[in-house]
Amino acid sequence: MSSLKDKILNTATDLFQTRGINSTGVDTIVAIAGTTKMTLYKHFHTKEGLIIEVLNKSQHDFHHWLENKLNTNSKVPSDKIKQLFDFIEEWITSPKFLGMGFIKASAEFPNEENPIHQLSSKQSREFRQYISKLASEANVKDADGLALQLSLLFEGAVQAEQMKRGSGAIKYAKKAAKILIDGAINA
Amino acid sequence: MSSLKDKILNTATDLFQTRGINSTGVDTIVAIAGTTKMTLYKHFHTKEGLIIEVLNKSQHDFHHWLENKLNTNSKVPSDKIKQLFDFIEEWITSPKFLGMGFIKASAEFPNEENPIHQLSSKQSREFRQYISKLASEANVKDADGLALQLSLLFEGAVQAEQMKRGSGAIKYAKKAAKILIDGAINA
DNA sequence: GATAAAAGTGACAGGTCTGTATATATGCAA
DNA sequence: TTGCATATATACAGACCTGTCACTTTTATC
Repeated sequence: MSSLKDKILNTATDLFQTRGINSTGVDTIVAIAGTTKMTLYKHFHTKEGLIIEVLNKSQHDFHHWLENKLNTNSKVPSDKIKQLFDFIEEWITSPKFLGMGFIKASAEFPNEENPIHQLSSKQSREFRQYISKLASEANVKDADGLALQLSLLFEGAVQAEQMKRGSGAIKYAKKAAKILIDGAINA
Repeated sequence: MSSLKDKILNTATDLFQTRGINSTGVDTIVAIAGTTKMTLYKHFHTKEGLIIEVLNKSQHDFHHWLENKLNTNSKVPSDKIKQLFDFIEEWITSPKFLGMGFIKASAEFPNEENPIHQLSSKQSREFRQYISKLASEANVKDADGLALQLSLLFEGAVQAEQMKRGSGAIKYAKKAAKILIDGAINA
């Protein structure tokens, strides 16, 4: 397993989040990762390929972290969706939080035909479907509807936190989520 | 009044939204606006200056449109906040809708010290304060709290629509907003 | 120690970017 | 007609970008 590939991937993830994707050149990435362009292009054929791997890894890491949290803390299905925003809050308020990859990427590549935009869109959809699965396991009638609403709160809160660190938006997103979830479960 | 300045402004607004800000060069802007770089740099000292004027104009236009809609359709203060998402839906589903300037700009310039990021952040805050004013006029107790929640739904819905045109997210944002507003008014 | 794979070096091609310089043309007012 | 502001065309400087080249050095395995 090449540790340099991971180094490049982690460095790129960090720089894309803190400086923007288009504003980060491959020269900067390899300089900070402590390697060279030759090595970068050996592991990732193009910059676009690197971006896509960064997005996939970020989303995978987040999803894995969240699912692990939910599975170890919630035994009853309906608890999972109720605790969802507790863990999202933990994630957003963590000092390591730098934003949501697919939200920023879709803004930097607004054209719907762009592969990076399409991947962002897919990741957003898949996360919504995951929430929907939690909702239906909790016997929510309109699981897709609730999942969509919760994902709006989620993406809105992430957006708010990307704009101003420590915004506290997630606290209110949590309250709103509770109202919507309670309403949907008792429907 | 220079019509060329407006032409440049409108062209840049459109291109920034459809192609991204960093991905749009000034050469492209002047070519499509039908003028030259000399003229662009006479009206806007730098590209950053142009971006800032574009953001200001977009936000002003949106705010003016919304306020006009609210003032002509709602007589009772509590109607205004209840109708807010009706007009937001009208705006988002309009064929002319290309996204929210400050949301995309903050993603392209993630550094909080960047002037463009700061302007985006300010516009987001001002819009939230406007919603808060509507809420307090409707005698909502925690007007700021409700305004924050509604702005999360709003930004989430815009984000969803930017990712996939015709997502229908605004329909569910509207339903969620109604629940939150009704709950807050009867508190 | 020999051999092969992985990584490094430094230069470069070809393009785009912002911003400027110089010189010319156009419309309008007195 | 003269004078002046505005806009034009065209070229350019200097920086940065992605991606590639030939060649050298390190590292790991047998």
